[in-house]
Amino acid sequence: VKVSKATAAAHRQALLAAASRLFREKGFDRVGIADIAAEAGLTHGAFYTHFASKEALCVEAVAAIARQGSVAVREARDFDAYLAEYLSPLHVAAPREGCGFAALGGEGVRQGDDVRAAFARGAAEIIDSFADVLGQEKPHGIAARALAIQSISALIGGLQLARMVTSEAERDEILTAVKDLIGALRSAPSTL
Amino acid sequence: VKVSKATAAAHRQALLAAASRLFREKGFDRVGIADIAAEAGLTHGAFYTHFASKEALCVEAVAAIARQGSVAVREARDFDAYLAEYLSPLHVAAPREGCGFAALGGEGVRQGDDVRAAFARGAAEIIDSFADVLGQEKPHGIAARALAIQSISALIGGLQLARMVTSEAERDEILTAVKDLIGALRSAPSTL
DNA sequence: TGTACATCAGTGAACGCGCGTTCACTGATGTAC
DNA sequence: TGTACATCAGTGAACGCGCGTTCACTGATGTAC
Repeated sequence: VKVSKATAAAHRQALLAAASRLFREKGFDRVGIADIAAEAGLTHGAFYTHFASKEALCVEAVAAIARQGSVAVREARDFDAYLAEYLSPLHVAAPREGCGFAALGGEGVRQGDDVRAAFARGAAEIIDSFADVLGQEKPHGIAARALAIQSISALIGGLQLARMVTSEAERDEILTAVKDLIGALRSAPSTL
Repeated sequence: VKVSKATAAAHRQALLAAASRLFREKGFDRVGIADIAAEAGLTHGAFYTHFASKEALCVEAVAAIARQGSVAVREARDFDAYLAEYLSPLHVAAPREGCGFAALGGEGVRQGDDVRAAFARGAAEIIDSFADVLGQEKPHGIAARALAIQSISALIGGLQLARMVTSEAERDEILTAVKDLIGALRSAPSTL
């Protein structure tokens, strides 16, 4: 059943989008080609007309997820709005649509070389994005990169920690503590 | 081939230790019962005389890994020594012996309910340990818990970020930035 | 514009492999006498 | 203390299942005339 080129291109995008969501939700290893194809409204056989292998799909999915993360910081109304969203209970509960580094970073570094490389590129990209945004809102000069790295570390670690605990009280305590940390970081003298 | 009770108990410990190492190195899903048994010097069949299932093993392994993390903070010479070790290139390169939260936290929250619960207990435990140590070295009062959460978040996120990048320069930049962050946190007025 | 045909996206059965788990069997342990 | 036997930790073959990948086939697309 051949379909038009436009439809085929849409299918490819649908597969990539489905993979990007499912991977964040369940991890690379717990998502099968059939799951991804089904979420995209196709059967597993069709997958291989769009991607050479699961590994190839993973590489593209990681790139897409990383880009999404960079766009989220760069296009946020302001950094506070971004922080509030990142450190929200909603984000804790919905990894499927959320930060890919927090959801997949741990296992990402154990994947094949190409996926590892995609994570490396993504990490460099998100650090640059943070540094740009932070350097712009208030000129921190050289410290902008350090500030970016510190913020990203706290955000990723904080989100993961918030996902580990079970009570809402613990979760909110963590989200607040990390929010406070980054707030203090930004307003502190650059000697910090 | 029955063995003495002492030997059997040692085998159980060896299985647990092997699992705890292999899980951190490769993740829960990429380590098979046969791998674990082999690393412990046994065959896969023997596994089931010690553990009811892989899931049961995971629960115990997570508990063991979390305990190891708490012990590491509590028994470090001092907090600076702990930080230096946690944020060392060695730790970046050797997840097998390192922090289980950084290595497995991301996928841990997607495991079965019992494993999730083990992670929740482990998270609470490590927060308590950090708060105790930090509250002791300098009385931060109520802020000790927030300080603990902030430190843990930055450490876990920073370690993961350092594992994602490929160049030593990037890695060292990240380790230094996170070290600086926590240093500043500890010396800052509690209003931070 | 209309028609014939080659192309190729999609389908679903099938293959091979790895993994968690089970089980009949082995033989050393440790207990009962 | 020595002996006979029940116990049970460990072995390795086997089972069932899921998953990545392949492939013969289908039928709509889009091109050549």
